[in-house]
Amino acid sequence: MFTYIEKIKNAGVKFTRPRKLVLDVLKAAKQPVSIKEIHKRIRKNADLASVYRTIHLFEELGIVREVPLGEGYQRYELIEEGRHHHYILCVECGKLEDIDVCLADQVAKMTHFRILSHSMEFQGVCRGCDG
Amino acid sequence: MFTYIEKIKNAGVKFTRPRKLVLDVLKAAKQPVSIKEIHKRIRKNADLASVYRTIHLFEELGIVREVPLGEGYQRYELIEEGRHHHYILCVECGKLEDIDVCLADQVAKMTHFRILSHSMEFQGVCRGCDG
DNA sequence: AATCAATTGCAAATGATTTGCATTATGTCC
DNA sequence: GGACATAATGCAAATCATTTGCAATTGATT
Repeated sequence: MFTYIEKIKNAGVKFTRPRKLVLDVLKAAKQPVSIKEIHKRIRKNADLASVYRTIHLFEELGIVREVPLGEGYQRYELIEEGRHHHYILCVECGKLEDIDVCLADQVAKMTHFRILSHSMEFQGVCRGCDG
Repeated sequence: MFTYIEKIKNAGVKFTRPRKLVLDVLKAAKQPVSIKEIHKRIRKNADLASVYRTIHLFEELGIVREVPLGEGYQRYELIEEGRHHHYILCVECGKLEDIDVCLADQVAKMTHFRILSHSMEFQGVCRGCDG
């Protein structure tokens, strides 16, 4: 469809240095990342406030989704075409595993809501840590 | 099984005034409530810090569960025997509707995790607000 | 290269939640 | 029922994530 950069430019906003840096970190990340992690990886090249502002912009543009894992802060990941999934977090070792099922369509039918967003995350102990 | 009060006393902790007040508010609530709401309802009879401490105790005792609805703060509700459900929040009017489906068992089988907790909440626009 | 609004960096503000500590109140024992 | 020991409270200050105001900067356009 459109690349992330195209989506940014089509939205009529500038493709600035901080925005490029945040996008690069998101692309390189293999897991949803926190604001703090993003900021750490781009050090002095972008302010923490700009990371927050950029992530919120990306959310509005449909580039990024929030992944709440009950850690006291949010994580974010790029939205990939045709790849909708959720996570389970091992509270012992921090491992994140993908879950490829989702109830969103079913819930939309049941409730007659127009669903804007949803979270569906699990916390537990993985087989390796559970002894 | 056990009443909430029995669970508290069996845990070897005191059943204090703030704890009774918080429990009463939770029992009276028809929806998951925020810490701020709980505190507002018991006014000068318990400190905000005690409400936080009490809710965390109740979580540990399995009396209360956290309901994250993406509002920037948490809500909490009493855990009722045999009544496990989730919510969809209308972002227009604030209406909360119950959802009586859950993927926890299926996810446990798929991932071989021992699931400790999970959240599965939806945000959208209800039929009434969607025009 | 000049222009100008959008965006940034910085520092201060906000809001939820947590914590230290002196004081108070609960459950227990007599 | 009263005294005791300790858990729990209230209060105020600290912490942590996130937001915001504003002057200075920069990207896109000409």
